[in-house]
Amino acid sequence: MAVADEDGGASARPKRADAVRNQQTLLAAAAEVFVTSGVDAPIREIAKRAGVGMGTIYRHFPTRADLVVAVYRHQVEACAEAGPALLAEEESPFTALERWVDLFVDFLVTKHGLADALRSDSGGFEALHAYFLDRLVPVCGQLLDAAVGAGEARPGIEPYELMRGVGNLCVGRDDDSRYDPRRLVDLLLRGLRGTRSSS
Amino acid sequence: MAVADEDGGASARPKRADAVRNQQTLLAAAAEVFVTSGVDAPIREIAKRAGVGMGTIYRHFPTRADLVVAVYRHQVEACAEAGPALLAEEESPFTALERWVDLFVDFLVTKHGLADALRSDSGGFEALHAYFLDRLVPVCGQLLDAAVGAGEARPGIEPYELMRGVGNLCVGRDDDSRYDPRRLVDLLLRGLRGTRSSS
DNA sequence: TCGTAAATGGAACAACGCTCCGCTTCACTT
DNA sequence: AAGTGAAGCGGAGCGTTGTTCCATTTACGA
Repeated sequence: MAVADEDGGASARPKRADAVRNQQTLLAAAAEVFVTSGVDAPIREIAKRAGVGMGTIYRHFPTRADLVVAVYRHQVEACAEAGPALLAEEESPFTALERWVDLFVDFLVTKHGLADALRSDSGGFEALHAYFLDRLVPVCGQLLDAAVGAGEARPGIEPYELMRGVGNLCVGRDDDSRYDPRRLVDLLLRGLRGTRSSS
Repeated sequence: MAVADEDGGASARPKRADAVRNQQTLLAAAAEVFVTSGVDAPIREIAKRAGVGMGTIYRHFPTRADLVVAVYRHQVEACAEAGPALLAEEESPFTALERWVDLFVDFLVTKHGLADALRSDSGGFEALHAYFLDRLVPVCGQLLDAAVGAGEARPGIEPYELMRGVGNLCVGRDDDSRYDPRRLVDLLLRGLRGTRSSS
């Protein structure tokens, strides 16, 4: 749900099925490549990963910013939907939270690259950021409440605080192998769990 | 004075004369190109403008950041030295201030590009920024005081404030022809001069 | 004046962005 | 089911840029 048709509204002509399929494939492939190679990854690489030609990418996303924004929205949606799913399938709410944060970090890599790719249209960026908060903070809160409720996490932390903290840990790294944000985030979560004996 | 030899200290071997000449030429040429084409200007273009080969640039400045930083320092120095010089050669202190601000805006183009080219080494950037303030604020103050003293500018504005204002007017433009910071700066200075009749 | 090491220039290679067009595949009509 | 128009696709090819490398030139000390 929620993702609907990604279309402006009533489409004059329904898009061809293969086109829609390719668009989804591209979004997924681009997301993967962005994580490993950054948002400046060569178009060829994304095309190869998706198993399509470069022309297809340019057809769907004329500029790099278009592609990054699309991936961004796609990721926000996936992240939001993954929250309840993880909560349902995981035994421990805290483990669900951990896995969700991991997805969230993947997403942040794209998000930070976005700021670079979009410095021209800063208005549109603000809008996306607002959308991002509206959509994700409640999900994070749901996971956090569950973990706190199960006695697996210390209370007193707001969802926005946690997301902001994780986000800040992920800034500033640029193909710098000396700094791995994920390790720091891991520490942060370990702290959130607190001393196990306290429960 | 002040520029000294740009060298770490006692050089074991004096550099060859043509090498230092070329280095100066490159600094000047790069500064010009940065203003017109941004800090991402092709190396070839800078080389051509300086009348040297590309190899020469890579010899003096292995990475683009090295070049940008060198230009940055060079510009700070030039700006600082230009202050008193303009004050001496111009009839009106306010005109001197105007011309100085114009140089300052040129310099800001480089400065802003610097932030992008240096996102990795943010520590070094802070150091440069401090150097920049220490060196330039007094010069700006000197010009400002002169203009105020001559009754050509309203009092009550601190040098740091003025520089900050001009600096802020110059952010955010990226080959966007709709926004010309220089026009805005001109307005700001017009406001600083105030109503001519007040003197 | 002469030898040598520093310095130079630009050809050459690699990687990338973007365009363009012949071919493929879909969706709709009859 | 078969035909048909066009939407969609792939990737070769062109232009641009970063970076290296080395034959040649040039400055400086002896």
